[in-house]
This record gives sequence, structure tokens and C-alpha cells, in this order.
Amino acid sequence: MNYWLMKSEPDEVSVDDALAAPRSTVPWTGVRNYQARNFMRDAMKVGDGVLFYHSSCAEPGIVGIARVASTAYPDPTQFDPKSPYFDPASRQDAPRWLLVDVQVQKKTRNLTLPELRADPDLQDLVVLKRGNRLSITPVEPRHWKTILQRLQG
DNA sequence: GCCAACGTTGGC
DNA sequence: GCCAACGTTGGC
Repeated sequence: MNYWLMKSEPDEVSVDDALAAPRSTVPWTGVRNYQARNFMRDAMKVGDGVLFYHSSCAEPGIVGIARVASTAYPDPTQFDPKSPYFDPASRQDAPRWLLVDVQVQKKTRNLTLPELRADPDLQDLVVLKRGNRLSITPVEPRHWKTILQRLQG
């Protein structure tokens, strides 16, 4: 079992939006970065742990615990000319972009970015690395454990 | 709104 | 294959 941190802009899909969806599950649309896509395609397994992270907002941070709820499948928004995620270069018979379903298990307090940065046990967390813009990053088991502890404490 | 950092594009 | 220009991300 692997662990992941997945960024979402709360203006688009917040943890509350995801909780309100059927089965608290949302398709993770809009990933348009090859490295992030490859994580979903090659490394994610159903049941993997997910830290639901709010980005590009007033208080960025981890706001929920979720799980990977499907294997990777084509992101339909790449074929929708009205979608901001439309990719005219992608073909139906060779989809360029994939997504997975993510099921929120629990909303948590906001474990904020400043808190994460200040935590001596989380210095190597990938999402904290300088200049990191990846919307999906792997989380080491020891970091997952630490973060769950901080959320309970 | 600013801008550092990074990914992608395209001319050569 | 190089790399400058450009676009995007995302914290501040």
C-alpha cells in the first residue's frame, strides 16, 4: 500500500464538495502533468492512502483523509471542448490524460502548510520541497504516520 | 498582483 | 539535442 498527497483547489473541489458527492467519491479531473499522470497510471492502487490538500487558497494545508477508489481511467474532460481541461491534441483512441476516483473517508482539521513546514519530522515531505508544483506527490509511510498523529493531537 | 520555480514548446 | 521563450503553479 502506498500513500499520496493530492492537491485540489477548494474553489474547484473542496473536501466538503467531495464529502457531499455520492459515496464521498470524486473523479480527480484536470491533472495535466505527465509525472502526476504516471503516478496514477503506474503506481496507485485501490485502497492507497490519500492526504487531501487544499492549494491556491487562503490557508493551504491537509484537510482530509481519503483513499484511492479506482484504478486509472481516461479523464473525460480532455475531450470536452467546453472544459478548461480540454486537450485538442488528445485522441479518443489514445487518451493522453487519466484520473482516479478519490473517496474521502474523513474531514480533518486544517493541518496548515506553515505547520507542516515547522515540523521537524516532516522536513523531507516531498510537497514541501522548494519549488515543488506537482499536484500529486508520494508520501513516505513514516510521514503518513506522523501526519495522522498530528491530526489526532 | 507579484514572482520564483518549473514544465513545455518550438526554432534551429 | 539544445535552449530561449513562454505558460503555469501556487505561496505570499
